[in-house]
Amino acid sequence: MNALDPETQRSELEAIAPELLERKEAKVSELPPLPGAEEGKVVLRLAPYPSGPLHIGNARAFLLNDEYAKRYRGRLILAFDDTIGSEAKPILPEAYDQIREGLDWAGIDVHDVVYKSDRIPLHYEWAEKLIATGNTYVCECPPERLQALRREKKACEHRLQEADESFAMWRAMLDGQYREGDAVLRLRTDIAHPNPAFRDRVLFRIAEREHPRVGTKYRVWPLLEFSWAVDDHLLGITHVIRGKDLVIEDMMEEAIWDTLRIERRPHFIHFGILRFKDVDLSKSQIRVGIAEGRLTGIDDPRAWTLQSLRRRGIRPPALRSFVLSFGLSLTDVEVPVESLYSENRKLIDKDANRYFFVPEPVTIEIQGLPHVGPLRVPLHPDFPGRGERILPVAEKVHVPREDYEKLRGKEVRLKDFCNVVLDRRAKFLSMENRDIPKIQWVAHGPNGHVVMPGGSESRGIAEPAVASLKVDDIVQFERFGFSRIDRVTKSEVHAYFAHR
RNA sequence: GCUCCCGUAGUCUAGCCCGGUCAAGGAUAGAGGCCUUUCGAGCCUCGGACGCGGGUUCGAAUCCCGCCGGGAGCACCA
Repeated sequence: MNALDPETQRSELEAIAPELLERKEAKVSELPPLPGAEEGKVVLRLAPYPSGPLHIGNARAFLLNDEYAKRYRGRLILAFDDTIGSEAKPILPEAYDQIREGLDWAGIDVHDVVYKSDRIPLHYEWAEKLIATGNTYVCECPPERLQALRREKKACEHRLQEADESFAMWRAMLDGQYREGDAVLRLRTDIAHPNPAFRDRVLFRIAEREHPRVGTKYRVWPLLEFSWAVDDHLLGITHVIRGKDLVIEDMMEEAIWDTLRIERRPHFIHFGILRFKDVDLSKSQIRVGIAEGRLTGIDDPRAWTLQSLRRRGIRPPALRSFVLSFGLSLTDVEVPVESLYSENRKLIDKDANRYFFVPEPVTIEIQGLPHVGPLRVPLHPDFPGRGERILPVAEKVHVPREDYEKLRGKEVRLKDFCNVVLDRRAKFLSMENRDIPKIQWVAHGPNGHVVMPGGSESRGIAEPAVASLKVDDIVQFERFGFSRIDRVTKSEVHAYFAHR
């Protein structure tokens, strides 16, 4: 059969068992092709602003870009979008490395790294080309006046400037004759444009703040639209895949290219807004939370950074298939994180060995327990060949408080051990496996601390075998959930909870 | 308010461009069953959707119009 070519195999199979074919075709749907994309010639970019580490909400942007770069064997440029920013969103020097660390973990192939803050002279050069076209002007209106006039579709007196006058004022901006806020360079688009956001947008402004990489070398900084109009062209970007909150930036880039008569332009592709149920995402909140001590660090599970996902034992491919499953849809989506967990569960279930962890232990004493030696239990019920762990037995054992309270007085089975009537003094019933509620238990073992997604810590006792686990091991604490081992000594184990 | 975008089951998504093969596929969540010394995994079964109203057409989830609903943008942030 295998000697036949695939076509023949297929038609043979179709005749014998057509239902097998149908199943094969029901695989995951692929992302749509990129318009005008040629194998080997696609150049994409990632443009993070270094105000903090990447979090799960940023994942759509970098995973889509990476996925397409891989698919077309193209190049992906990491371009730190580190223009001066705003006072509300300062650049964090350590964020550069945190972002790279996150991308690295997520399996993003970065082919080149550039910094916007290194390219300011280029932007000046192109600004002057743009000024020479006569389609810009230096505006001295204070921000409130600028906005008010924009709302009323009215031009200010600066709009009448000739190119050489603009040029002189632009030099004055660069030379420090204007203070922060006193002058901006604006593009003359259409002061009555139906979209108020598009009326003579600002291209450059003055910021006297110090930049973490280039200090006070520059005082005139480009805004995102202008810097990208220049850099998308210069870097030879073929496709810009960005969120739909940035659509107006497309229009601005187009307008700048039009006036500059630039022909080589990328395609713009957008995706909808991604939100998570019951999860608040904000880089600045992460920063504030850490500063105020409410979060333990950038990998605090409440921060939802890539670092925090790593620490919990979320695997990068799970994140990828989860995020890519939303495709390129323009629809705004709000998804439960459970979908991510289910994706991760598929990946880790077969690897995660099983152990007992008893949170909030209650001690019970088994009355009438016959003599039994230590129990040998498989590390994984589906793979008996993988090995066994040894569970010491005693008359006094610990069980989870929650189960104790719920099942007190009832017949329960201490899993892999024996059946009792659950109470402080528990009556031994039998050894045989019966179909009654089963709970985990522990005679003695290391203290366990499991950091939960909400930031709290679940404390209890783990079985002895847990003390010989290694950092980064992902285990399933039976009936408790999957967790990643974070730190372990003979007497203590610290873990991070992944999900059930 | 203005500009743009979106509307398939609880949630996410395929299909929509090029109308019939869609009595709408998949995933996840849910219900039930089997298996299993976990409330995990696996296997099987079930319920569940084309926002509304018109129009075009032999035929519309797919095309057209209107309405309704949701979102984003309207920064000298990115």
